[in-house]
Amino acid sequence: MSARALPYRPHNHDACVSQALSDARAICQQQSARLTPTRERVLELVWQSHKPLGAYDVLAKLTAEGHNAAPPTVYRALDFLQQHGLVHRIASLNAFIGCAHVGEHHTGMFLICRVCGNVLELTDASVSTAIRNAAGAEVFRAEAVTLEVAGVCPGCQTEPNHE
Amino acid sequence: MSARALPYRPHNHDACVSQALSDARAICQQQSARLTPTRERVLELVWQSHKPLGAYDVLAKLTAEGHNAAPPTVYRALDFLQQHGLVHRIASLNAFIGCAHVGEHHTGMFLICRVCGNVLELTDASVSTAIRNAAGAEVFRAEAVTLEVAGVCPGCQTEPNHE
DNA sequence: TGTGCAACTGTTATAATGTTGCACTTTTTT
DNA sequence: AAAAAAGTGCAACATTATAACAGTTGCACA
Ligand SMILES: [Zn+2]
Ligand SMILES: [Zn+2]
Ligand SMILES: [Zn+2]
Ligand SMILES: [Zn+2]
Repeated sequence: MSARALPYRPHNHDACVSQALSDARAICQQQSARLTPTRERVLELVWQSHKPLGAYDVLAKLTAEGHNAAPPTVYRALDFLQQHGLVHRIASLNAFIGCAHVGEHHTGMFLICRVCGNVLELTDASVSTAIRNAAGAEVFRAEAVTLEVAGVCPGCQTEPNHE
Repeated sequence: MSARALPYRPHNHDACVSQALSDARAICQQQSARLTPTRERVLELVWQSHKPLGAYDVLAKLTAEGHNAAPPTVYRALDFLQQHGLVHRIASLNAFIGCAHVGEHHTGMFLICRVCGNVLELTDASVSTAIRNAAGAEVFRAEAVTLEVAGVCPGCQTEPNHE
């Protein structure tokens, strides 16, 4: 898995998308999971940018392109994608974003820019270790970590209205 | 601020509640904020246990005791309490819980037991530091951290149906 | 090649969570 | 006392998510 583009830096985002789709096909093949057309399309829509997309935003895009979709269509696809580690749900935003580390066993940490809306997913061993230790000190068996940091990204610290 | 009881250990929970209320009165006085009867009652309801309470659960309790409340009543009270650091919102549960560290400047870390539903709020310097460093390495200006760990508490690791 | 099962999809309805806007009351300030 | 600010009640509405059930498709296997 090669280095990823930074969300808030100009980059060839089509490369992000096609990489994500090809990763997804590989993962699903390997897990004998069916990446059906609807699921693949939802994944592609979620990857349209590095900004999290709400389930109803996905729904609107599907509807706009003639797909006869209802909320369960979208939520089911998103559930599937989450279960196979292809997208993450950002709890503080009720929105979904493509996973930038598919395949790697990871605990995502999300840096959410409140100005431009872009989200960077990180993996940081010292953060994971510290969390694991803190939970362990309370004899708590940790299973899932939600770690979301809201703030301002490098681009927006200098250019206030970065899009 | 004295040591807190562990949520999942039997304890005199009335002490938790009265401590929370007296802390809240002190904080509000100090900040010239008005802890009105509705706000105080909502805080007390949220503190009824160490399990997070949904806004509509609070609403139902208010209604049950004859208070003529609507959703905005509850959300406004909860907003006020959050702004003054008296309750936290648990994003992964859409629910609210009393803050166990009022007054201390802290970044809460929540250990959420998926069996009994109790939540323990921790503060851990090495976790905060690791998160701050990881964000700093990306030149990201962190403003708010959401850190919620789902898993199984010590009590529920041995007694499966702990209530 | 069919045939049965499991997974997937479409559709309708509904639940759960959260917000807006406005009129009115209470408290604080001047 | 008058004006301003903060708080409350209320109705309507917006957003997010799920339940239930019928129909369809893909796939293993006789
Ligand atoms: Zn990109
Ligand atoms: Zn930004
Ligand atoms: Zn207690
Ligand atoms: Zn427990």
